[in-house]
Amino acid sequence: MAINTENAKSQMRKGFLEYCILLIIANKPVYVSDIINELKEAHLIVVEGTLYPLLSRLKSSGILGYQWQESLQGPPRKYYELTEQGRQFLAELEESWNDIKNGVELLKNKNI
Amino acid sequence: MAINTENAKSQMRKGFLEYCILLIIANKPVYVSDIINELKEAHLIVVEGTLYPLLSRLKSSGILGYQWQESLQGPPRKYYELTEQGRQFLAELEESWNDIKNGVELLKNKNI
DNA sequence: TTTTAGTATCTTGCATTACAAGGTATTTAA
DNA sequence: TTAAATACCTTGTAATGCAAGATACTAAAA
Repeated sequence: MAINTENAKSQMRKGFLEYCILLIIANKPVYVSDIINELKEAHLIVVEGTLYPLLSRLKSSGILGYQWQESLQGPPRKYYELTEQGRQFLAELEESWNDIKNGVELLKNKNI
Repeated sequence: MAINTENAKSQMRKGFLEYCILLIIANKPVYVSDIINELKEAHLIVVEGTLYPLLSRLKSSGILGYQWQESLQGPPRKYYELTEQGRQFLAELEESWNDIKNGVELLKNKNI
C-alpha cells in the first residue's frame, strides 16, 4: 500500500471543489471551459469528467440553473448561474470553509 | 436529490483529515481518544470508525508507528507516533494545504 | 464468582464522488 | 466531404468517511 502525495492532494481538493466552483459561478455566468481555466489559475486542476457530473448534480438540486448560448466558434454552450437557493448554499459553504481553515490553522499552531 | 450542508462540510473535512491527524501525532504520541479530543477542540468532529482504518492505513504505509502502553483505567492503548518517512510526508501535505488554501482565497477575493 | 460499566481496539457494509477513458454532436474551414 | 476544433455527456473504478456493531480488557459492585 503506497502512500502517494498526488493522491493525498487530490483528496484534499475533493471537498472544496464544490465550494470553488460555486465561487466561480457566483462571479458571473460561465461554461465548463471557463470554470476549468479559472481553477487552473488557482492551481486547482480538474478535468471535464469531474465537472460535468458535479454540475448536473448541483443543477438537479436547485443550486444552479443554466442558459444555452451560441458560440462564435463551435457548438452552443451551457452557461451556468446560481439560483437564489444556490446563493444561500454558498453562504453556508463559506462558513464551513472558514471553520475548517481555522481548525487546521489551530492544529498547525499548536505544533510549533 | 437533496443538497445537505452537513454532507458538504463532511466532504470538505475528508481531504485534510489525514493532514490534521498527522499534525496532532507530530506534536506528541497520542492514542485514538486523544486524537478525537484534539479534533473536537478544532471543531473537526470525527468518529472512531473513521479513525481506526485511517491509522491502520498510515501504519502499513510506513507513515506511523505505535507502542502499546498500559492504562491506569481499562485496557492498554496504542500510542501512535510519526516515522521519519511520516515527517517527510507531513511536510508534503503542508505544501498541498498551503496551495489549496491560497487557491481558494484567490477565488474568494476575485468574488468581491 | 458473576455481573455490570467503562474504556479500548477493530471490522463490515454502504454511500459519495473524483477521475480516466471513451462517446456523441455541432461548427467551420480546407 | 473530410478533418479539426470545440462542446456536451456517460460508464466504470477506486478511495474513503461513516454508521453500526463486535470483541476484549479492567475494576468495582452484587
